Order: sequence, then structure tokens, then C-alpha cells
Amino acid sequence: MPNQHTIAAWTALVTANRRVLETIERALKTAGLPQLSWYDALLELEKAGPSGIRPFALKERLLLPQYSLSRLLDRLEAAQLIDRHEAADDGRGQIVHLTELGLRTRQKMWPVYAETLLHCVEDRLSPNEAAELARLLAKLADAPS
Amino acid sequence: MPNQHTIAAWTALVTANRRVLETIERALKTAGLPQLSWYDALLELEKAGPSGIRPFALKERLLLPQYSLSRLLDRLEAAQLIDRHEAADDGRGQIVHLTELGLRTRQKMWPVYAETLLHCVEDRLSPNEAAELARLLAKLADAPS
DNA sequence: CCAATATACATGCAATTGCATTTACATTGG
DNA sequence: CCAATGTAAATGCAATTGCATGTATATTGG
Repeated sequence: MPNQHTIAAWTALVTANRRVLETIERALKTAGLPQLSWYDALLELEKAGPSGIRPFALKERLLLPQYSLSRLLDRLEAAQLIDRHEAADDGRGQIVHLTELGLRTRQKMWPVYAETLLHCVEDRLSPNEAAELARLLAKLADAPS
Repeated sequence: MPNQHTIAAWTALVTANRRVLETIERALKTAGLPQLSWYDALLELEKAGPSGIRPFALKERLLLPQYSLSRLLDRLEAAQLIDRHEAADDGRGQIVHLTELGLRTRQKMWPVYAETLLHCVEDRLSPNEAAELARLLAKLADAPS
């Protein structure tokens, strides 16, 4: 049976996550921008640089189920934010690249996202508290053993 | 622009939340039990006691959108875990009660849920760390201003 | 070489979610 | 009293998610 602190921590984790996420999604929608999941994908694509990235690798970075990424890429491609080509060295796979429009879209999303983080996180925690929070949460984020 | 600690905290929050949630949902599904959202609702219904609770109040406790709760209650009712009656004093509303089966279902879910929390949270944090985590997260959980 | 197995990705279908709107009753100000 | 407004809850419809499975290529053990 978990002790009371464990339960309090987990409850607070769920609540905080919902509250912040909700606020971010609402801000993005209000600004006429895509969902946060698009941002995450676009950012990873940008980090991957001009060589692009394979979906199976992207899936690891984004912690998404395979089918979920497959469909996210469908939507990003339909919106012309990414390109998909066959992988030269693996007939099963493909390589995904960010388009110019994809880059610009992420850049337009960032100020809205950032503003919400300031409001919902930075204004509420000192730098030390934020660092401590990150440290504690990292302990929970490792792959389940 | 958020500082690096803010970003680290937010990223870790999202990741930790996903990892733990995923583990809980998988454990429940493997045990042939309903989703975590059902647990939360059943628990609140249990807390409400024999007088039951109005959906609009339940929605505040569960932090769910109105339509989302309405449909969750549809499913719980179809599974005979709750009863819904018209509210005696408000013709627009209803009162929701837990059934015997609803109570037993929550009781069957708890060991599975608890075991996952032990594994994913309690084993990874000292009691002091858990308490500190809860304290920090609570600062993020207040209604957005 | 090749059968067995593993990996990469897609997809049909059912369940769930989100959004906007609707229905019904309640409350309030004139 | 009653029109206007507010609140409780449901619902049509489109989008998203989850699950199971399918298709295609790659790898590996004998």
C-alpha cells in the first residue's frame, strides 16, 4: 500500500499536468495554431537537422506508440510541415524531414507555448524549486523496470 | 522566454506523467479491469457517500469537461457501476450513486493501481522527496490565473 | 541458401475525445 | 408575472486514439 506522500505526489502530478497542458492547448488553439503534439514532433525534426530522422527513432524520442506516430506523421505531411521519403538503406523504412513551412510553424508556436510556461510554471517556482522539481520528476521518468 | 529550469521541469513533468500513467493503464488492462478514469470517478462517488453527488460537482472534483463526464457516467451506468436518478430539488439535474458492484469494482482495481504506484513512485522517492514533490507540484496545480 | 523470426510502418475498426450546439429547467430584474 | 439570462446535462459530428492485425523488408540460424 503506497504511503500518503506517494499518493499526494502522484495526485499532484496528475493535476499539475492536466492544468498546464490544458492551458497550453487552449492558448495554441486560441492563436489558431496546431496542437502541442505537433510542436514536439516539429522540434525533434528540427533537432534531427538536414539528415532527417527515421520514424522508429522519432517514436523513441517522443515516447509515442508506433501507430500514433504513424498517424501524426500523416497529418504533418498533409499539412506540408514534413516530407517523407523512402530510406535509401532500408526498404522497410523512411526518412522524415522538416519543411520550411514546418520550421516556420514551430517558430510561430513557440511564443505562445513559452508565454504559457512562464505563466503556469516559471511564475510559480523559484529557479531552485524548478530545478529540484525537474530532479525529482526525472526519477519517475526512467523506463519502468 | 522561460529559463532552462522551467523547461526542464515541464519536460520532466510530461515525461513522468506519461510513463507512470502508461504503466498504470497497462496493468489495469492486463488485469482485465477498467481504465483509471473509472477508478477516479468511482472513488469520488464512494467519498460522496450514500447521499450521492451531482454531476456538476463531480466534474469539479475530477477536473473533467462537462461533456466528458456526461459520457463517462453513461459508460459507468451501462456497466451498472452507478445509478443515476433525477435530483429531487432541481429539475435540470440528477444525482449519481455508486452501486454495490461499483464499490466492489473500485476495490478490485485498487491493489493493481497501488502496486504500480509502489513500483513507479514510492520505490523511486524517499518519503521526504515525495512530500517535496507534492509540495512543488501543488504550486502548479492551482487554477490558472 | 532459405525458413523462421524480427523489425518498420500502415491501417481497419471500435472506443474515446473535443467542440459546438441543443434541450430543459432555474433564477433574476423590471 | 415573464422575458432575458444562467445553469445542468446531453448529443451530433468530426478528430483522435487504441488495439489488433496486415504488409513489406531485413536478419539470422541451420
